[in-house]
Amino acid sequence: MPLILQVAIPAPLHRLFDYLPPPDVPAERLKPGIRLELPFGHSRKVGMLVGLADNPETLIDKLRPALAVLDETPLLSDRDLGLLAWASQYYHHPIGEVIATALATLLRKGASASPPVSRRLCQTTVAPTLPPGRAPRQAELLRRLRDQPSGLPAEALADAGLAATARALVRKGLATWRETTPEPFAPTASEMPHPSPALTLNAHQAAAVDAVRAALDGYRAFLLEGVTGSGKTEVYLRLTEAVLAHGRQVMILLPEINLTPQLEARFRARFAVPIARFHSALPDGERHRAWLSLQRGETAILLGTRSAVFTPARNLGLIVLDEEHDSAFKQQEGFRFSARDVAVKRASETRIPIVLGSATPSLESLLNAAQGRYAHLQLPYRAGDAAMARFQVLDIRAQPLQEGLSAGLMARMAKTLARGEQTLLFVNRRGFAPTLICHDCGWVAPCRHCDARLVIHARESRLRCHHCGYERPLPARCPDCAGSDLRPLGLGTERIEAALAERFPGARIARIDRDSTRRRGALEKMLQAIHNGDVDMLIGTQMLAKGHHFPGVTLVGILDVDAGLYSTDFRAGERTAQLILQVAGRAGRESRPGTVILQTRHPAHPLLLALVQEGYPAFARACLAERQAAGLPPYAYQALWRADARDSTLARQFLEAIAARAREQTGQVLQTLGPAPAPLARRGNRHRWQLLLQAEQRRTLHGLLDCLVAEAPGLASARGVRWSVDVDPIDLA
DNA sequence: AGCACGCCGACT
DNA sequence: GTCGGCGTGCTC
Repeated sequence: MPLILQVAIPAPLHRLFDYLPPPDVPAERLKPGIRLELPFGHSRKVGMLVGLADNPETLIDKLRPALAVLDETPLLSDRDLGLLAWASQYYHHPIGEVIATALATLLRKGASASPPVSRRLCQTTVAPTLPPGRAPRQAELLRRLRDQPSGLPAEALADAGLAATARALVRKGLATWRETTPEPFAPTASEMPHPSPALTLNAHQAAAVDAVRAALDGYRAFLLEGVTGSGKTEVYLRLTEAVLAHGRQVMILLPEINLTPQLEARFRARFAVPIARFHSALPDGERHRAWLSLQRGETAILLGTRSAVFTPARNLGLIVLDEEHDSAFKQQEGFRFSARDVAVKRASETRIPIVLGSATPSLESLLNAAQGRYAHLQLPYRAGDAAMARFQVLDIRAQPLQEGLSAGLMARMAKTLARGEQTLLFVNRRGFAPTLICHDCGWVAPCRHCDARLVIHARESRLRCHHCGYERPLPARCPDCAGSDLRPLGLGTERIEAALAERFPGARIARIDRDSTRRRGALEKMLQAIHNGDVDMLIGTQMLAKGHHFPGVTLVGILDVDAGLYSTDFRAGERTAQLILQVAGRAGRESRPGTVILQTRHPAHPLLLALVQEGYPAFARACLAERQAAGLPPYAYQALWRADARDSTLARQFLEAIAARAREQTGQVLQTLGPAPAPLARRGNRHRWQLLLQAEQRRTLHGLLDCLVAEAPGLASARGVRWSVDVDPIDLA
C-alpha cells in the first residue's frame, strides 16, 4: 500500500500536492509538521507535510518522490496546522503561502531547525587544585564554576571578557566545554524575582486582573477598555506573572513594536525570564532564533507584531493583544489576515484566555462584548487623577482659511507660542481620496446609491463613487446653496509647514511624517528636540499619535476633522475618533491637561458632539446604532473581491460574472456593490476593479465564497485576470 | 509565483 | 538566417 504525502507548497495555488516518500526514510519519521525538500516543476521547493493518505488525489504516475526530510521532529503541531488550515480557508488564501507566513524566513528556505550548539564551561574535578602563582581571574572563574555545576554559557563568558580565562582553564585540564541544548523555560522560585516591584493596583485594575486570573484554565476573550494612562500595562504585567508562575508562555501582540519601547522595557524590568521579540524588521537570523525559542518553549514571553500570531509555542498560556483597534493588525496585501481575529481563534483552539486591550476599542470588539462573546473589562480612570484634555469644536464655515488653518486656531497658536509652550498640529492623511465640499454651506457630494461620498477624479473632471461605480460631472456650483466656492478637501503636511513658517516667522517648526523621518535615527532626533523644548510647533500625521508622549504640548489642533467624518469609507468616522483621542492623549501633563481644537464645518455633527461631550463610549454607541441602521459591519460581513488586468474591460467583466454568480446563488440575502474601479485604478499598468460582497450572516458570505473561489478559475472571463479576495476588509480603498 | 514552451521583429 | 519579446499554461 503506497504512502502518499500531502504537502503544502508556497505558491499561489489553492491546493495540496501529493508526493511519494523520499527513498530510505522510515515511515515513522513522516509526521505532519515536518518540512520536506521537493521537486516542483523545474525547481526545488521547501514544503510542509500536512497529511498522509493511502491513495493519491491524482494519477499515481504523476507522483514524484520527495527529495529529503528536513526536520527530525515536527515544527508545527497538529493544533498549529489546524489553525493555519482554518486561516487558509477563512481568508481564501493558498495553504502553502499561509504556512510560509507562519515560518521564519530561514525556515522557509530550508534552514536547520536544530538547536544551535551552545557550549557551557564546566569544571572537571570537584575539588580542583588552584593554579599556583598569580592567576586571580582563573581562580575566580573556578570558584564560580564550583557554585554552578551546570556550567556557564560560552556567550556569557565572552560578554564578561572571560573567554581567554576560560581557554586557560581548559588548557590546564581544570575545566571543559560541554555542548548543551537550551532547556525549556521552567519557572523556579529563584527565577521569578521582581527586579522592579509591581505597582499597586487600583480597584478597576484589580478587578480586571482577578477576572482573567479566574479564567486561566480555558478559552475566554476579554476586552480591556482603558483610557490612555489608566494602567493597562500593569494589568498585562500581573497577568503575565500569573501565567509564568504556571510555567506557561505569554504572547504579547502589538501593532508596531518599534513604537512601544516603553512596554518592552517594563516587561524586561519586571521579569527575569527569557523574553524574545518577533517582528518583520528583525534580521533573519534573530527572527529564526526567536521563532525556534518560542517553539521549543525556551522563551517565556514573546513580544511581537501581527506576523508573530502564528508562531508556534510549546505551552502557551495567554495572549495579550494591545491597541486591538489598530488597523495595523490587518495585513493589507497578499495574505490579508487579521492578527486580532486569528489570535482570538488561536486562543479558543488552544483553550487559553486572550486579552484585547484598547483605549478606543473597535466597534467589532464592542459589539462582541455587548453580545457576551467577550467579557468587557473597564479601566475608566487615568492613574494619578490626571485630567483629560479639553475639547473645543471650532466652526470654520465661511471662515477664511490659510492652508487649512483658521484665524481662531492661529490666534491660539500665537498665544501658546508666546507662553513658550508647544503646539501639535495633526493632519489626517490616511490616504483618504479628497472629497468635494462647499465652503459656504458644508455640502459634500453624496452618492445616490450608497451611503458614501463621491471622490474627485480631477483629470476626468468627474465625481465617482468607489463603492458602486456611480459617477457624475464635477459641479460648478453647490447644488444646495448654489455657492461657487467648491473646494477639494484634504491638505498635506508640507503645505501647512510652509504656511506656518510664513505666519510665524522665527517659530521653530518640526514636521513628523513618513517623508521627514525616513532617514535612520531622524525620528529619535526630532523627538529629542521636542522633549528638549527646541521645537515650538509640531506638524504630523498619525505617526505622532502612537506611543510618544509630549508633556510640553498644551495645544493640539486637528485641522481636518471633516475629511474623517465624510470619507468614502464608512469606517472613517470610527478611525477619526480613535485618532483624535489618541492624539489628545499624547499632550499635556497632570497640571496642564491642554486643549484640543477640532476644526470643522459640521460643528453640530452628532457623532462629533457625542465624542467631545460624552467621550468615546457614547460615540461608539451612536456609531454602532448608525451601522446597524445602515446594515454595515459589524452588523454585516463583507468580502472585497479585487481583480486586475492589462485591459480594464477584462477585469470589470470578470467581476461582473462573479457578481452575477453571487446573485444567482444567494439572491436577496447577499448584497453586491460594484464592480467599481479601485481607488488606485491603474497600478503598474494594470487596471484594477473591485466588487464588494456583503451579507448579514457570516455563513451566507463564506458559503458563497467557498463556491465562487472554486468556480472562478474556470470562468471564461478569468483569462488574463489576476484576482484575490479580502475577507473582512477594513480599507475599502 | 517561477519557469518553460511558443510564435513574430531587428540584428551579427 | 538567429536572439528575444512576453502571452499562456503547468507545477504532485
